[in-house]
Amino acid sequence: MKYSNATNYALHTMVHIMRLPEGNTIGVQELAEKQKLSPTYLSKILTKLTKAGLIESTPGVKGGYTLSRFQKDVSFLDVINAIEGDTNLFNCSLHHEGCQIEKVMRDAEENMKEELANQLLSGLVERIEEQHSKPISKEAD
Amino acid sequence: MKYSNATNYALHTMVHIMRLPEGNTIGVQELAEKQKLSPTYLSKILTKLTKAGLIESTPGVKGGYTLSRFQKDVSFLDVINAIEGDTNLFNCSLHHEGCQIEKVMRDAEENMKEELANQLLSGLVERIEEQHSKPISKEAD
DNA sequence: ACATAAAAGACTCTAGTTATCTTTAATTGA
DNA sequence: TCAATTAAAGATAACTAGAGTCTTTTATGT
Ligand code: SF4
Ligand code: SF4
Repeated sequence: MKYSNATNYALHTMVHIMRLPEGNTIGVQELAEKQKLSPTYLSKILTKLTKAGLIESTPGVKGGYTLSRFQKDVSFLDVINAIEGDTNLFNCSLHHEGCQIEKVMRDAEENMKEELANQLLSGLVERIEEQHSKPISKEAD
Repeated sequence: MKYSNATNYALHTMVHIMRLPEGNTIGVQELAEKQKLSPTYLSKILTKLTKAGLIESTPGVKGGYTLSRFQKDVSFLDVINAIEGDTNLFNCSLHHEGCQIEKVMRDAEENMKEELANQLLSGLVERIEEQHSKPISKEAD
């Protein structure tokens, strides 16, 4: 019962893409190197992000990935849903009407998702760049 | 990425045990019948609940399971932790200091857990018994 | 057409969940 | 003490989801 590694990779990948100079693209092999992943594996993750509309991909010579021009404010929840799918943590197959157990579990999960929806990647990137400007700690990311 | 079925079984089992007349015990075979589970499988779940201190077990002729005399206010979170273990949904193996990603994910999860800790099984049982007293819907539980 | 890069498909490997069967240990009551 | 009862523990098997590799196909620019 934990988030898949792919979600972690996806979040880091999104940060990398968001920190690109405006208009630039980046290829899967370069992204894979930064996280020490195989390009083909990361490729599947990137495809999911693309299908979810969080990034855009162009094949071919000067291709690669870039942020979506449409969805501007990507949240943590967007990334998570793109990778894990939009499912519920608790899912009883028999959906008895008025089920109290499901209600409690869903409500609690909703609290988490609300927070994840409010947390935008733009804020994350800001905080990371802020940290990098202060020469206090050495980050490997 | 979902709760295991065992968590579902554990929650239902706890409700059954809590609805017993004061002082009564119930055996694993009877509990298993109600949920149409094999007794040996449910037994493992019950053992986890026992080890977590949520219920008490006594072997032997007039044995069985009963609520813990000590832990009176059992929450949803208690049951979940007993079954799933007390782990985090998001867990990056490299714990870089000042990691912003982990922080967001943990904070959000904390929102869920706080709600699950506030939701007591006693309240759940009350609501279920309330429903049963009104002859509106036919519940299979 | 040719080089480049993403997307898709088939496939393997591993770990965790679900489950069954068997054996062991503890308790009660005759 | 002995037998019946009941939980606990262990071994094992089937299934599933996640992680990852390799190969083929499709799209793009020069
Ligand atoms: S009461 Fe809710 S959780 Fe229990 S079986 Fe019915 S639907 Fe599932
Ligand atoms: S920054 Fe946080 S999430 Fe990223 S690798 Fe470091 S610890 Fe893990």
